Amino acid sequence: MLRVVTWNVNSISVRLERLLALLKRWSPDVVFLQELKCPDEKFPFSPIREAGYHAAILGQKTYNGVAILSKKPLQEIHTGMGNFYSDSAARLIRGKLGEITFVCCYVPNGQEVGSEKYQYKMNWLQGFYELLKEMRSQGQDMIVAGDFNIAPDDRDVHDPAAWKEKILCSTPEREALQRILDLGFSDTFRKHHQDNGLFSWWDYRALGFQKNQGLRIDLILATPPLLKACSKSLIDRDERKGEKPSDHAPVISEIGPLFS
DNA sequence: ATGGCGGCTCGCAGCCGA
Repeated sequence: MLRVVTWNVNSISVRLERLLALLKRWSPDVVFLQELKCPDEKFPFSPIREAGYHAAILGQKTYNGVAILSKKPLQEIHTGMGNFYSDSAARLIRGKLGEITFVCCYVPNGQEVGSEKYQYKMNWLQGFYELLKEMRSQGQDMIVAGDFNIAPDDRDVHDPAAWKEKILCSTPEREALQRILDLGFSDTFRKHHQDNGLFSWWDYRALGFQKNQGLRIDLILATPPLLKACSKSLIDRDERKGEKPSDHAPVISEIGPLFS
């Protein structure tokens, strides 16, 4: 069985103790992290290695930053999108374990529909689509996980009327996500849960978590054989509680047994 | 209708996040 976790930590240095506790609690095989907010030279390799994990990272000072932690060392590690999009922000890292490719993404936020940052988000998503299309054309089995900064549909939004055509919920963003899904990816969480009101992010402000005013924007996508083998998916809501939580909760999916 | 919190910085105010 393969257990994978995606989590936007919102600063790995602030969240290190929580991360180490999460590694113990779930003993995941692969962990996708976003918003490290940490340059490579300050990444906490030692405590993570002591916890039993290798780390492939793409760091950046202050903003962004992604990593894939794994019990077995990742092979064929690549960062960014190559020729498909030239991004100065640290938002994408991938690698392989055996025949499975693992892609960790931190999609741009977009700030406001129609803004320059929104255009950047849409361009970024186009490049991401082209990259995944190329990888799919090679027949690779993949897990693509991370902070997509898109709520797939209105079930993933606490107040769909208030968010209608707003950032993270606009039709062009949702269509861009759908084009990616149409390459042959499925949302592993939705295989097991159909209800609304199940979120992975809650605003720090205005008691967002306490009132369950959130969004589901953190996704674990899988190609068909891995989706078929996905036996469980959940959001670790408890991780959003207590002192100094990230504003995102981890999402966990279990795949397997794979080759039985 | 607004801002609210939290993390960051050549910091003490302003940015970005979602």
